[in-house]
Amino acid sequence: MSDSPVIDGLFGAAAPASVVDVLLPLALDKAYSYRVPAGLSLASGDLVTVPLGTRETIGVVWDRDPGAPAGSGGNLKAVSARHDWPPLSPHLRRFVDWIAAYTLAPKGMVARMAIRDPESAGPEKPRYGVRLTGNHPAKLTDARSRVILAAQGGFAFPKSDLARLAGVSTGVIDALVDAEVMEAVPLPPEAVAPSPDAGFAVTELNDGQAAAAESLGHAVRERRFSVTLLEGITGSGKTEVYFEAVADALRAGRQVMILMPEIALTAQFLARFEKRFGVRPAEWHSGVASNRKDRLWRAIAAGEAKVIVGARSALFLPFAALGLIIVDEEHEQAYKQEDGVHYHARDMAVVRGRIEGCPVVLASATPSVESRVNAESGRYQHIRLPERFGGRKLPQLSAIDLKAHPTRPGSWISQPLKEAVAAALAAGDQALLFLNRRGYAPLTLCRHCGHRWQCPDCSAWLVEHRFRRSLVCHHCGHIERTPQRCEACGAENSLTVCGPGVERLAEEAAVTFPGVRAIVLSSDFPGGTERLRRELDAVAAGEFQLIIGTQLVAKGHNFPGLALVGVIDADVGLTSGDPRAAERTFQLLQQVTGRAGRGDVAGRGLVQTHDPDHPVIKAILSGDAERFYAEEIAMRRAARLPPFGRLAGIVISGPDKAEAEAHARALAQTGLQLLDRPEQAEARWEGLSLLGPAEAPIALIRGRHRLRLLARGPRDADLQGFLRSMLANGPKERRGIRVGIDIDPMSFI
DNA sequence: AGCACGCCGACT
DNA sequence: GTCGGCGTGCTC
Repeated sequence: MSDSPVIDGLFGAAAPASVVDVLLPLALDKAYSYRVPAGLSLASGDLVTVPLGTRETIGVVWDRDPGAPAGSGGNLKAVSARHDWPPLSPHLRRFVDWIAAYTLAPKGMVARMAIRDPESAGPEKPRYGVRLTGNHPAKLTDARSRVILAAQGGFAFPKSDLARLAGVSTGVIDALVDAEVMEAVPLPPEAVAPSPDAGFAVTELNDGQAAAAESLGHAVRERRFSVTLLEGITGSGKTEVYFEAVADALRAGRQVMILMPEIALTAQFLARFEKRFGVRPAEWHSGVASNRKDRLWRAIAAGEAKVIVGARSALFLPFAALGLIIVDEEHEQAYKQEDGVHYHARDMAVVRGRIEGCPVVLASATPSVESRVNAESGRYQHIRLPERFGGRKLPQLSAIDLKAHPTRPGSWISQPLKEAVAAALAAGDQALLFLNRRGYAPLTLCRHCGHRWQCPDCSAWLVEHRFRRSLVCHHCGHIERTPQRCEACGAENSLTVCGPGVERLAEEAAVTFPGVRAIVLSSDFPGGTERLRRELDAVAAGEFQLIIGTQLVAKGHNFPGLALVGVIDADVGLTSGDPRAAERTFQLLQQVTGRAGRGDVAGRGLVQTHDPDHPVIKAILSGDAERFYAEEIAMRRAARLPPFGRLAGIVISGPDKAEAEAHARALAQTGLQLLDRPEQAEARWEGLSLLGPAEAPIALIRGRHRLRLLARGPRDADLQGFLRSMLANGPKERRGIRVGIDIDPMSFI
């Protein structure tokens, strides 16, 4: 099944020997040329092993650049072998080329994400089953006859299945095999991914949903590229709607890719999928065993695995007949990949859809500003689901002005909120107190000398975690025991804290609402994700009356019995200096207040703030998302920020802060030199400017200092050229410093 | 990404 | 004298 002609005839039709370009999954930007040995037939996309230096490496036969001269002659090394794996489709190869060009990443590094190494794949271990031979046993016990009865029909059964079916242990079957009543026979390999059934349990949709589903279904049946922003408030049934589009793709025999921001907490989603389609979808994320990934990868390439639910990395799977791409919670920042190849999975999903010629659905209750702009300009279709599914009512929201209702020092729950929570609890309802701050307190200091505890590895303040008896850096994860004495003045037991975290809030709640079963939910929940999932189920089952949580509670999980949501400090995050602060805060508060309400009873939301007139707070309270988007878009347009103005960034990262800063400064010099030289300030660089390290604050991500240089200019192409030139002319990376480009530099942290 | 090469400090 | 630390650069 050759999708492009074998590249031969370069040395005349008589020469059977030919040359192929092979892209290696290394930090190389172009494919290397190899000789094809006699007797080997190669086509573009084939996985091959080639010699490289002293070793052998896997690679992919890539398309030859039409302009490039034929290899360097007869002294090329030869391809060692071709693997009997599905070749990468022309679509996937174009996708890799496109991403490499767009992100300025070496082509080989992008290819690395799209291939699996057949060499390291474990051998397909044959499965054995057992089957009746027709011989009769010498001794027929009760257990034995149950096995023989269960195994009737001449079929082969996996041993454990048959044992369960007959209600015996596998020992009985082993004995029957020994007695030659049964025999071991090879079984066909187990289906990697069972096929979902489009008609398994069709959901009743309301009129709005049915119209939306029909529109998406039409796009799927047309088999053309399109992008649709599916916007619907929490509980409006977005998932049910796009499930119908999934069903349409299945009926057309096509495959579906569903991207999720975090795969850890999607158990609920998988269960809903199973209810609708009869089986669980195949999952693709870092937690899937490598051996299973190998089999699944081939099943996807063969078009056998129909629906894949995955994290970012699922973008690069080798679909044979992709008919639909869904990006769920498209506004989530987790879609942004920030190490290795930098890319934004939502945007790359749109690119993949264009290349594959299939529709893309971006779903969210609180879309990103970019997607909203694209929808308004007509680039994307826009479908809205205004109603809550099943008649669920919107929560009633109101502000508590902290200037009018101040709290006592060391207290964070205002009088009106106290009363509302007490009333909810008295009525037997659940209440949630939301505060997006992990730990006990955001700032720790000495009450004698005022010394503040700071992370030794970065500039962030250390956060006290009282449950863990330690001070933690929320940027790099640095952790130390809570000290007994001040490290500056030596005073004993002089530590004091400033401001609230969820742990401290829980302390206040325990005093304010005595005897109430309360739980603190944040990402540092002790016991890991497994235990967290169990606790979330316990919360949903009503085992806790009061939930105190960080943004973790805003995402994914539903709390069906929640009557009241209290936002402790709506102003957190609005002052962070991140240009996306307003958008992030809006999305977070919208999601968390949307959790209030159960059944047909409207929930209540109380929002504590010092600034009830802030546009974001007002938009949240009025439920008027339109106003938020209109104002934010107008602001971005005026400030020429993305998606209106062009920004691009170079990310400098490394273990050492000073080193990273020095490197950024040196790079900035290179850039400014380019701009300052008058002979270069011609067409190519016109209008471009570089914002130095001072304007791109340093951030720390998992122990790596990260710093951005931002460039601003009118056109993408100019910015890309500018960055490319900076990367080429700039100082060489050293001492663990890495330099990459940022494809979404709106977000500093 | 490996792997060789090469340049400096420390040791049998 | 050489062993081995890692920084640099190349691999069709």
